[in-house]
Amino acid sequence: MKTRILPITYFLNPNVCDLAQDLIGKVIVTNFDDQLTSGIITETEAYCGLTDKACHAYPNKKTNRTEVFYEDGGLSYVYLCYGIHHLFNIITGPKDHPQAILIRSIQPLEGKDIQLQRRNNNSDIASGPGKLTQALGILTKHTNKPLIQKNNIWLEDHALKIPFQKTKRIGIDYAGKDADLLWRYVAH
DNA sequence: CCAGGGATGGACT
DNA sequence: GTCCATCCCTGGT
Repeated sequence: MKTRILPITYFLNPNVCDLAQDLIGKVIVTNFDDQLTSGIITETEAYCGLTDKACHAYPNKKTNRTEVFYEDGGLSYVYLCYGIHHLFNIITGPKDHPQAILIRSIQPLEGKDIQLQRRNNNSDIASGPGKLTQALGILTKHTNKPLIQKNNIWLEDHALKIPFQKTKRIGIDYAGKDADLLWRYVAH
């Protein structure tokens, strides 16, 4: 099987919804302290800062937290949700296009034993945005970093084709009609 | 400094 | 599917 590391330029695609769909079946890899773990991406959500009330950078809002949205795509954006859960996003699009893709679940691939251990032996390893970051060892300190091997988090294309469906995004009822956008992509 | 809030997860029906 | 405890971070003061 042919495997390639996704280059940073992959994330410059200005269409965040297209990119979020293309990421289904791609592989996210982390390597912290020689502990290699990876998983096949099975669920993503797209967020657009210009038009989308659910996005942290809406409406084109610039604060310390959202600064990274205005950089070139290919950076990590990790934030703490409910004071507990570290959620992993990829900033996408060219500079000054505030867009991001939330990775919501993975199917563990490499280092499954390590992932299980990080999840305190909970067998439900990575079916949720907070669970997969725990399984992969991703913390808020890993935010604002280019997604390359040197920084211990990167993405690969394993030439997998996985069918998916489009649904409403989760947990954003406050976003009004934007909560109805079909910007969540879930592998069958 | 501090009030407000949240891109969850687990328990439950 | 619904309910709600959770607790750190954010950003405005």
